Amino acid sequence: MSYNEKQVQIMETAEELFAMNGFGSTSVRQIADKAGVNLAMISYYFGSKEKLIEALVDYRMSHVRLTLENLLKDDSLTPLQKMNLLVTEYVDRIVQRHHFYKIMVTEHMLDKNSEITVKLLKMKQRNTEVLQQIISEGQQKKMFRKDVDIVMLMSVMVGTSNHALVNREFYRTYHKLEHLSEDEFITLLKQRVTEEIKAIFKAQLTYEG
Amino acid sequence: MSYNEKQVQIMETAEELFAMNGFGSTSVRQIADKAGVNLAMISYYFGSKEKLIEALVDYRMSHVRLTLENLLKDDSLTPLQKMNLLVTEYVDRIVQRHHFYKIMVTEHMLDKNSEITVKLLKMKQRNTEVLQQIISEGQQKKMFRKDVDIVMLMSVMVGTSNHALVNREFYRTYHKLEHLSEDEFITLLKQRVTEEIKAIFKAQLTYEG
DNA sequence: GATACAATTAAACAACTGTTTAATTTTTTT
DNA sequence: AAAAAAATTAAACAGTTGTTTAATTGTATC
Repeated sequence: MSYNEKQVQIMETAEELFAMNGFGSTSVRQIADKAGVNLAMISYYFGSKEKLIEALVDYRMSHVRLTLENLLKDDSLTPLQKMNLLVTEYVDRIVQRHHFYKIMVTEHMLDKNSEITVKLLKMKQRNTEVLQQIISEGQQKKMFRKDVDIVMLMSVMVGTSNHALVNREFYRTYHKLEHLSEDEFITLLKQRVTEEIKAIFKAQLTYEG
Repeated sequence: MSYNEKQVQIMETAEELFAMNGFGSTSVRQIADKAGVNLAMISYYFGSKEKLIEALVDYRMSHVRLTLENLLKDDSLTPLQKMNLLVTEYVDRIVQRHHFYKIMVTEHMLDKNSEITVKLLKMKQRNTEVLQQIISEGQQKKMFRKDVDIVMLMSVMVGTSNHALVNREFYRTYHKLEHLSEDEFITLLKQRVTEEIKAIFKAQLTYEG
């Protein structure tokens, strides 16, 4: 599916509002007003509010797919280097698309069996397969341990980075980093989160190092 | 503040619905119906929907405060033992009160400067102080490293355990644990998450071991 | 048993909800 | 330039929203 300029504008405005106020607390009129389009255009283009968020999910997920899978087929990299690359890419991505990932986290927590839950599950399965592949390679090359809980490692990576991002203002205050610009601070935080997860992965995957 | 039976019933029903459908997508009529009380009773007791969720937060937070702080003053425990105890207590708590912690996670992510954000910040500050105290003790006794990022460690613990809980069905399917009862499975998951975080803490805090 | 206060109710309130309609304008195709 | 298709609009739709009202019932206090 490809979207024209106005459709993208609506989706990105909705993304921001959903992330800031929650899906249920955001009205289509708010979206229309902020996006500067007529109210009826949302139904015209997307059909409904529910289908709008589904379109947003498709729109954001379509760009993700190819990035990693090709990068990780690189034969010149060791399994651990691939894991490190994966962590860097993931943290970069959720920082860059923090609005979108906020929405994903909230939707993930709701019990309803929506279209979005299905799309999320598919993405998780793809990501797990990539991870599985790297780890299997590391195990074959006797570099990684045999008893690795992949899903748990994903919880560490996804959970830690999400929380660190949501908790960023607390981090900033606690470490007295107010003198940094927003960009400088985010760069620093990103780096520290990445290093933290890499360290955990190394300790858990390899025979200590 | 103390609440009568009916007030508690309303708060706990609201808690379940907020966690399952989100705050914005839950109507006061749904809450009244499910709780078996008249619609007007919610305004009568709490004033508004917003104040209802604030009351819920107070209600749930009031029970938490004392548990840890006393346990951790125990002189017969080493700093590492205290950290392990803290992890166990935390994971236990969010599993037992998973509805409530779902709500906290979602509220934490919203940009609005609500009463709840303030309450959450205060709780975080108290928790950080407790953690700070244990770690300082470990550093004085030369058992813990000097360069420890407390806030990052909290992100690891909070983020990982939240995500593991939300992701539990994926974990169950991936590890083919469908034959376990819900209780058995949750007990297993809880144990694994606890062990995972303990291992990370040990590796990051001590001089390897 | 009267008085005062708390609890409960159904009904009403105005504002807002997502979505549709039907008319009009703009753009594209022929 | 005519015809067809797409985009845009203001207005209306019926249903839901959170909250309040005013009347009634229940329960203590004197």
